[in-house]
Amino acid sequence: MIDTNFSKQLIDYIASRISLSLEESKLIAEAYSILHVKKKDYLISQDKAGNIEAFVIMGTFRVFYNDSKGLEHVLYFAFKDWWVGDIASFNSGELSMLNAQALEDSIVFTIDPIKKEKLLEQIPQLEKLFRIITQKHLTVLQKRFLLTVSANVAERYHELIQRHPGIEQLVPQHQIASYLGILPESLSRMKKQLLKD
Amino acid sequence: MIDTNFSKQLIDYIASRISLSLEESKLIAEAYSILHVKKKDYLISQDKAGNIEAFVIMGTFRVFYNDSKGLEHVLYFAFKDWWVGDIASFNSGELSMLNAQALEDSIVFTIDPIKKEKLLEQIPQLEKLFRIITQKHLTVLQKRFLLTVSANVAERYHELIQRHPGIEQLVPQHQIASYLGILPESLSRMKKQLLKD
DNA sequence: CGCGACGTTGATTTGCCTCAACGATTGTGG
DNA sequence: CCACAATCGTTGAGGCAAATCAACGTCGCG
Repeated sequence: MIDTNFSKQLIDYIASRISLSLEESKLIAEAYSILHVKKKDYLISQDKAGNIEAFVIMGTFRVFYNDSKGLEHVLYFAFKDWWVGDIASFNSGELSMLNAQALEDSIVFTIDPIKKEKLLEQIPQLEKLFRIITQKHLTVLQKRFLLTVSANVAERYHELIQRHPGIEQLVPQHQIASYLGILPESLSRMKKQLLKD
Repeated sequence: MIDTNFSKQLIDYIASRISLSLEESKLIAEAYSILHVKKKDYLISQDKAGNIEAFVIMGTFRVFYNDSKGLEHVLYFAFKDWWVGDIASFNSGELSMLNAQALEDSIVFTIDPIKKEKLLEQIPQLEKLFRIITQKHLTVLQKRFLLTVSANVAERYHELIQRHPGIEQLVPQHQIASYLGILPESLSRMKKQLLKD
């Protein structure tokens, strides 16, 4: 089912990056499926196959990894006009390493690997677009990694809230702690300490 | 200058992933330049513009970030048939965040952003190849990040030497410590402890 | 040969974890 | 709609892994 109002947002996103004919816009709108995800529901689940790639129309997701000790590690938060997916399993067909859970009622466009492959054959221009999008994702993750290994928790905390003003109103503090790589208790103590200065 | 013996290795790498005509192989060989990098010399330097992307024909590199406190953090080691570059600055024209230093006398093929752009226009098939290569790099970095935040140092150490047997003969121990995110003293102590068990 | 790079060991400090308890807020089923 | 449970954030005490600071032996290279 295609919702033309919502699909317009995805088409606009793509059309602002490459030029699209009307026919191509139609192919894109048909390849993607709209999906409503309720708060706390999962868009992607770890250790499951059959993964999808999603474009966020509305809402917020936390994308996280559940390690062998049962601890959760937030890889990133995804907002409007971001892509959500486990790049590894989407392209390999293997089980997902990641979970993506809605932090509020959300709407996304999803596509599976087969449909995406077909779409890329129909519109070769998309190869370039998705190459550039993937490069951007790699750039962002590289910066996140280097900041994680080189900066202390307070510096990483300030970088996050500066890059995403208002995130503390949207995301529970213990999930921000998980993004920063510390326990909720530690973040609580750190914020208390920051107030003293 | 094109060295046909060395360029064969790059062409073989590409031809094993997409089908190439003779004409296309020639275009690729002409777009890349061969470069000999002596041990300890830099292929890429932090805070410099004019970056390149390189394909390693022979040798080894360490790719690292120098933080504001002067500490070095190894992002990855690059071996034969790997790509080396700072994805962020190569595509944006900004200053490099990374250094790439040869750990032994090495040979690479390099390309600058302008020549790569032109090559991609001449051989649109390469768009798909580089999209897939970038996806692979993103997958590797995502796994590295998640392992770094979820596993302890001993586990990360074992993962590294299992994935790269013999790396300890090639890479000084303090650089392995840097890759693992600890100081050389800590790695020395950890290895001593491992021998006791 | 001599110096610098590398690795090791020791003593001490530090930042975050662990375990535990508790109040406030949110959400839910009867 | 209320009562109770679950979730969330805070605070405290104690522990631990790695950092820090320092000293020293070895090796390889210029």
